[in-house]
Amino acid sequence: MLYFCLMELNEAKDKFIQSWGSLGSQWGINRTMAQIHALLLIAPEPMSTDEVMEQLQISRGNANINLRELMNWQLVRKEVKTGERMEFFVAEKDMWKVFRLIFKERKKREIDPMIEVIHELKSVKGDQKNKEFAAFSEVMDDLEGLTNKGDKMMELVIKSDENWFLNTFIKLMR
Amino acid sequence: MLYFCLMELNEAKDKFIQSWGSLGSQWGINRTMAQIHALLLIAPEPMSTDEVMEQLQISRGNANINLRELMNWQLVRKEVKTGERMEFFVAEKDMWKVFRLIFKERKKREIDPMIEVIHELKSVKGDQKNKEFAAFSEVMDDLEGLTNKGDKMMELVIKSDENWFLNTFIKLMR
DNA sequence: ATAAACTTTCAATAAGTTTTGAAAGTTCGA
DNA sequence: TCGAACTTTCAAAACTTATTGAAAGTTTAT
Repeated sequence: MLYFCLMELNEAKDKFIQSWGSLGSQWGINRTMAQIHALLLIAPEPMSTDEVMEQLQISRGNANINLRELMNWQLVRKEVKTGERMEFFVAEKDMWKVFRLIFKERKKREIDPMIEVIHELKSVKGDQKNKEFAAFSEVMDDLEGLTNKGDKMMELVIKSDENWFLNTFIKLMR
Repeated sequence: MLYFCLMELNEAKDKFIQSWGSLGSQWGINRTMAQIHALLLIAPEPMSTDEVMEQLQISRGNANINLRELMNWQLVRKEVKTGERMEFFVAEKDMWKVFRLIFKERKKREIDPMIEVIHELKSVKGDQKNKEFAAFSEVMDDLEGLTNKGDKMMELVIKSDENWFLNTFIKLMR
């Protein structure tokens, strides 16, 4: 029975890692990066590069690059064990914080460049009687309004603490 | 002077199409699909497949597949001109609606599968005294709570009308 | 100063995704 | 029913992105 339970758990862990990986790649995050993140999220102890390589069957280079990127995103940090020379890695476990960190990176990659482009294109001047120009500038105006508001909302989410944010929204939902 | 303005506008259009394309591909949407969408968004008149092919310098197959996908997303629809056999395409111009339609598709691809996986993995039973299991199930619990709330919020956005949604949020932001 | 232990880099390679275009399919008018 | 006008499909090719692994770099203990 113990054996059965361990199997179940290992299967479940594996399924979580694989799923997190493919979900990640569906939303533009490197599959391996998402898998390492999943692995560390459910690891009860800090893990070394070699353990990560071993568990996910990936090369040293790949492990290294993606661990570094996870540290850039602040989803993972190094931890030093006394008396050990090797470096160990731990994932941020507070899921609301994890969500906010991911959201922040995605905003940086997806929304910020859009705002910049729209801003630049809004400065193009032309004749409103020209059908082409009118259509173009209407789209730009609408987009600017929408992205500015979206941007403010996202900032709000990124900076908010969980309870304030969720409570406010739950109230809205009733 | 007219010439100068036309140049400016065409450059701007082109920049918009290229930018929309690379932004799209950064968030997991096929570059060509995003380019066609941009092209139709700023087109004052419905366009035929051949016009799209010509403007973006893409093949018939590529144009066809991506126009179909845009229609699946309900961002573009066919329009028939009387006396013309050829099909013409028009983009949805209401930007708030466009935003909601894209948001809906992204939720479908990014969040719904995650909810499903978490739900499945939460059913794995084990011994809370087992460190491995405890860590795993804590992550699952946290994720479930967060995704359920996120899911409700996203539904709310998808179904809301612009003014209600924006006004509510603007109030929050003050 | 040296060597062992460990980490980082990067050119080559593999894997995955998009695009092409010719061929097959469909629709419509006569 | 035929053929012209138009649309769709899909296997192969082009392009893009991720991964490998060996070599170079760094740190630490002695």
